[in-house]
Amino acid sequence: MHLTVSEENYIKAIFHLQEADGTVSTNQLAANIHTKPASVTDMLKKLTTKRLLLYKPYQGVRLSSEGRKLALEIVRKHRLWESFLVDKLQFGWDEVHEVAEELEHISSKKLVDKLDQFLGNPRFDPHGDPIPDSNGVMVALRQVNLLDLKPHTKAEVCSVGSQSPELLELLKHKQILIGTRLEVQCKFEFDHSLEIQLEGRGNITISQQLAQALFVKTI
Amino acid sequence: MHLTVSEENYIKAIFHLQEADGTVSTNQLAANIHTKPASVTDMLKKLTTKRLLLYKPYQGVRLSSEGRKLALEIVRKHRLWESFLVDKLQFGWDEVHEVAEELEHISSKKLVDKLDQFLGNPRFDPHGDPIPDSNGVMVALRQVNLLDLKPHTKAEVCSVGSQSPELLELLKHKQILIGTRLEVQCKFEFDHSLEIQLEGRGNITISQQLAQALFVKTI
DNA sequence: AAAAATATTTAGATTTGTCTAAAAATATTT
DNA sequence: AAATATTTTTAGACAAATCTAAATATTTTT
Repeated sequence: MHLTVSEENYIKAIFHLQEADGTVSTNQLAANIHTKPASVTDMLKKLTTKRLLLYKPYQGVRLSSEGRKLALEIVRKHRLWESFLVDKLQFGWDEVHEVAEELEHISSKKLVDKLDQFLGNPRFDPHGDPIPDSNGVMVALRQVNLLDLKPHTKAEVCSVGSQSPELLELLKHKQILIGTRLEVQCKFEFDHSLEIQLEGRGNITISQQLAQALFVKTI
Repeated sequence: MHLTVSEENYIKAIFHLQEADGTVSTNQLAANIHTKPASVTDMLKKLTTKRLLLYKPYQGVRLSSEGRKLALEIVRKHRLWESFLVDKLQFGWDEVHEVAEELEHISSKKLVDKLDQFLGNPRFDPHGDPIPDSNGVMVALRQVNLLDLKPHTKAEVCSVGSQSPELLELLKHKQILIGTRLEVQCKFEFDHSLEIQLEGRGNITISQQLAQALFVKTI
């Protein structure tokens, strides 16, 4: 089954959006892919005839098992290339996303598996996200949003919710990186801000917006 | 200047075809790119308005200096990726061409330069072809076609004229690889075949067609 | 130098992925 | 539950890259 770059981008977007609710709306997809709802409808019809989607007009869409398999292949490639860029080519973990968006569409299966081996079969990419293996099996990400972390639990930052330059600028300023250890001290109802303790440093305040963009795993 | 994959393929094909005569015909291009002459004409007009070509209807086409610069960037990427595949991922030198045809269209300039550095700034790819540097400077290939090699001159195979499976099968059978050393013993006018001595092995006969596909450098 | 052969371009159609504008379905509010 | 708002789909258009068939240039042959 050969897919165009466009088709692959739809499959990947549906995969990521359906994580949450299981079914994805036309408008959600259009916003995510930076295209118009009318274009989305056309593509959904096409991918449905290719048996990659389960789609009822007006009822939203999910991936078929075949579609999910292809999505996992794309995610695998994306995360392996990100690992390559950071570990081998010395890119910063905050500058690899765009390049990996291009590299993930290279089709050679052999290339992906050799790359995996060359990198030492990593299980997580530089952002802390799990990498599916060559059979499409991906370990569950046992990471939790910082907003949901119980107070007085030690945890470690393991991924960020977006790659926006604004977010990365703020993290740099606060010196928060993947691996930074912290503990929530208290939460404020008024603005949903958190006071957290950074290991080895003092207490700082984190806004709701920032906490929402940070994922941690307990240690 | 952003080019589509299709446009890049035309630029690259013209670059390779014009090596010889300096000007490329519509039919030559159509055959090379596996497309029809009418499609070529359309694309030539488009690339001409982008100032990448010097093109007079019915008179053939050449690259402008801007076009040549872009061609060298594509060739650089192609050959660096081939080097990566062979040197780092343990691909055979005979199985990298197709994958590199895809990788050469990845646009990040930073990626290319980091890859170059990671590979140790190689000057030649696994087929013995020179790799342009980041300024688009490529050393002249001082290699000669085996047909033109003077008898009783020691030389070393450094590249092949095509990647066709048929050619590669024959080379495998005769155990001729990049780096194989040889010396022409005599040439036969009748069928233009050659008798050559393989270093450390005996004499073998090479057909005109095979000799034409082999490039060597004297040692 | 005419005729024939070949090469190239033009004209018009097709596919893919997108768009805008309008129609239809669904959801929300009063 | 009717009216209103929102979401989604349909209808028709467009640009890119290709094709076939026909027309036009150029080259080669006689």
